[in-house]
Amino acid sequence: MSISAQDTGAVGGTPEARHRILDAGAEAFMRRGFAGATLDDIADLVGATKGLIYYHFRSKFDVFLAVYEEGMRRVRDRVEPHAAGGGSGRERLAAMSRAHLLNLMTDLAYHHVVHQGVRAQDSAELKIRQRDALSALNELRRDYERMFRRVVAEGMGDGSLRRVDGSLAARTLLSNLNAVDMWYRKIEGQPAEEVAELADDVVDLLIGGLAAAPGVRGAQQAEGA
Amino acid sequence: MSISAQDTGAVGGTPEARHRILDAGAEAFMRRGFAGATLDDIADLVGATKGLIYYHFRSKFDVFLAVYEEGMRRVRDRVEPHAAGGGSGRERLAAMSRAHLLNLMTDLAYHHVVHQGVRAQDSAELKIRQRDALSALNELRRDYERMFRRVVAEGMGDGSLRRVDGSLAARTLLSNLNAVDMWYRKIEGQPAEEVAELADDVVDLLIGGLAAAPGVRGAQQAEGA
DNA sequence: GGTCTGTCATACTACGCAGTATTATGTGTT
DNA sequence: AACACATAATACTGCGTAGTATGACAGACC
Repeated sequence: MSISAQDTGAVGGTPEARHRILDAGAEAFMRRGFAGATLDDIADLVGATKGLIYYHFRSKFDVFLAVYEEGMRRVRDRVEPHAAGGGSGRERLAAMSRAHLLNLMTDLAYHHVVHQGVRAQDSAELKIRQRDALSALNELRRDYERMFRRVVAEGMGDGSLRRVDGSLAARTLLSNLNAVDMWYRKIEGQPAEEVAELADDVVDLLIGGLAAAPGVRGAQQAEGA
Repeated sequence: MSISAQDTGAVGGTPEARHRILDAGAEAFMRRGFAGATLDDIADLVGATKGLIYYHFRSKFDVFLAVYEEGMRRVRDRVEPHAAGGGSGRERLAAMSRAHLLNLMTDLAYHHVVHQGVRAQDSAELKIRQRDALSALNELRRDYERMFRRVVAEGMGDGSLRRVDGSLAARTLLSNLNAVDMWYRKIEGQPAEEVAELADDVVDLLIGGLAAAPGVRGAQQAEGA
């Protein structure tokens, strides 16, 4: 066995092929959903046949899990550093949100799969082994969400964020960030700078709010016309 | 034929049975997704067999479309009145958002199906007849979104909303409202009052923002600690 | 009380797709 | 050149499920 062992539970084989399968799987699962996507779909995207996939993975669900894990790993690696950085809670939260959005826009397909995985929790009647693996990943996801909740709390502590229900605020923020995958679509050849600007605008809307008046609860009426 | 003809393109039959199928379909499609849900699942939820469903609908996809349409009809009926009401753009937008959320929380399953329908646009290889029907409904959906965009624009005009990209703001707001279906779950016997309060809090967060400082773009730093 | 029509259940078919078994094709080693 | 092993393609099976064909049963109306 001469291949590098940086894989995460695969049978073996060239890690490069495995990686191509993950990309194809993410794309297929995003387009058709887990139940709708076919192993032949994935194989076609790779430019190979089912034989390749079943050499590297034990089942369709295992491909899904691997994509989920990879997607989760990427977003965590990109967002986590901003949680511990300097600045107020609000600033760190904005940086994290920005990184989360950039990750979403970059790895859109992986993001979709993670999103599906979070929802799927019970849904299908899974084998015990599969259920365990999924809930393990969902635990990772929950850690990720806790990180946001922590920074929100710190922001309320240092006065940079409004004092509202912290759990609700974190949950709302995060699901709002994720909601961007509903309308955002990759545009071929779009400059990275433009994408970053879009991310900034969204973060600004979510944290800064849409209202013109100070975002104080219950504020009514601004000047008319 | 003695039944009232208030149905929307069905074969015939008692409208009450049709209605029960829609409820069951919404529930099943929410839980398993369109591809994952089985006609037997739906039939079980109704307490009947496939025979009933195929008497009232021509295909699984037709059930989906009918649920989509019903869901779209409900949310529109509940939100539209607030668009034309009095008050500033911000106030009307908040009222619309609140109504949208209340609808989501009340008819959670229908909301999920509409959500799925919006995504599905291309995804599966649909027959032409199905594709046409779906895009017709998606056109309804687009009208609904345009209504939000209009009120956003009016709010910017009367000074009650920040002057940002109106299209982005409306799209973000709406997908954020929809994102609530990610974490909200019905609690049996929860007082309607409590649900309404939750909706208010979310609307307040989305429109008012999370930041403590006035929601002015680029505002930096609040007092430390 | 017969028959007609609307409403649903039962039993069956067709087919797509996950998973498996087997075979083919390199690539290095001696 | 012969073997061993990794990597993949091909061909096949079994099962679940959408859709269909037909039968059962009730109420209305004469």
